[in-house]
Amino acid sequence: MPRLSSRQAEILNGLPGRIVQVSPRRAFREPLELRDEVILVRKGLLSLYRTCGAKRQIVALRYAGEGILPPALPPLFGIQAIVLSEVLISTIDDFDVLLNRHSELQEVYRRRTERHTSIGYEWLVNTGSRDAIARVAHLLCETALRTDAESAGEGVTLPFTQQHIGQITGQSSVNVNRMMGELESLGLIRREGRTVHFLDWVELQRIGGFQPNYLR
Amino acid sequence: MPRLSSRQAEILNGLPGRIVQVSPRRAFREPLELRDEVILVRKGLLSLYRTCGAKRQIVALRYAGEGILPPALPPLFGIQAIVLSEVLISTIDDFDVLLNRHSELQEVYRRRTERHTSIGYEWLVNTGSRDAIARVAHLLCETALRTDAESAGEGVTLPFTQQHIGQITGQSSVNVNRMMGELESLGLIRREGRTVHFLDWVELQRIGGFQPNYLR
DNA sequence: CGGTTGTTTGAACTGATTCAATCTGTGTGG
DNA sequence: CCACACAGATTGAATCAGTTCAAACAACCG
Repeated sequence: MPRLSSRQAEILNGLPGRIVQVSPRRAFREPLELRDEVILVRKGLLSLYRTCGAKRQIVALRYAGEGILPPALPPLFGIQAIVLSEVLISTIDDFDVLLNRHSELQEVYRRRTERHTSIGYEWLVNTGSRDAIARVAHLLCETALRTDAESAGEGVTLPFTQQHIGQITGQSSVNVNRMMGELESLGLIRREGRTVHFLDWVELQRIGGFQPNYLR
Repeated sequence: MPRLSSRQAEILNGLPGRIVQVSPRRAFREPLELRDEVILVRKGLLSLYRTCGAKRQIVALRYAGEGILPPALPPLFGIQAIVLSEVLISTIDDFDVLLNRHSELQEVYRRRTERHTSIGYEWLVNTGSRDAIARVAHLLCETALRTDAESAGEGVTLPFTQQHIGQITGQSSVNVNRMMGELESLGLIRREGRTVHFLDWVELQRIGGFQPNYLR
């Protein structure tokens, strides 16, 4: 999967800014908070969310190596860590300087953006067109590939609580629990705490309508 | 709403390419079709869709003045017109030339992209967190503003069939029909064929959880 | 006129929510 | 070390929102 090359990672590490620990307990940035900062995730996992009445919908995830650029206007989404994370906070100006100095980064940045919209479309298909078990299966597949490709055959420790999964896939945590149970009783996965072993990766993909090409 | 200034529109009209009529009857571009073209909508309305088994999910709309850039890899979405449309088809190279020549366009382009992701997030909230009537109400509000702001107080002729609305909001066309009927019997809208008159714009927004700021 | 596409309505069914209770593991302070 | 609090996982039962199927109806077009 499109990880950064070590060279590109090195360049990005040259970005001036401060390192901040982000706790999953509370929102890191509230919606509508004006902020002129570039956020790069170094470790962990951030969620972009929107609240809608009492409900919360997670609209995007940012894994280690990914980033969040500031919108021109105050963003409508908030940011909250899924797990304890470490981010680099820089300014849009410093980021632009880096982007202009290293033209290869522009290409990387462009493809990243494209990938994120592609994932966004996939999530829309998920919440809009698939039933509950497919949605959960799909997220499991996506998570396996986005965390660590090599572990896909083995087992993945989910960063999510079942409530997170509900907020991503648009259903109640209770139902997520039942769907996980059903996937297990179908023999597609085995669970040990929050770790998921994939017993039938092919069938799990089929159930979830998961076709990895959208991740590129 | 962010229409192009007449000057910017003029620049874009200078983009070399061919004009094509797009019929809503059949797909204009199938998913996975490799194509190295920039599409600018001159008249009408296009949908980007993904199919998922028998179902179709519309993941984005492109109104007149908006465009579709080619992804680096073959796109997973297809393109189909909602109504009879007219598009300008150009190449990514010609588009880049234009973008480099007129730096103001870059800013426009950037804001467009930002707006589209913002709308994508809102659609995720819609399909993931709102109930059926809210989803329909929300789409009505959005459509009123995206088609013609001035007509919002008056009435809007929807470009959509009820099936389209179902494919956008993730529900069956039968249920869309019932929700439209309910909105009407609640006295929020009045329908004449496909034209919708807004009798209580404020309450309609409230029902739909619609806050126009995401459209910028 | 017939064919096609879209809208409307009813009835039966089912998937998912909600509410509530229980259970488990983990961390904290006494 | 135990008691307690807390967050998350699990389960059951009742309810409800939305789907599906089927049929009728309306509008439009060649």
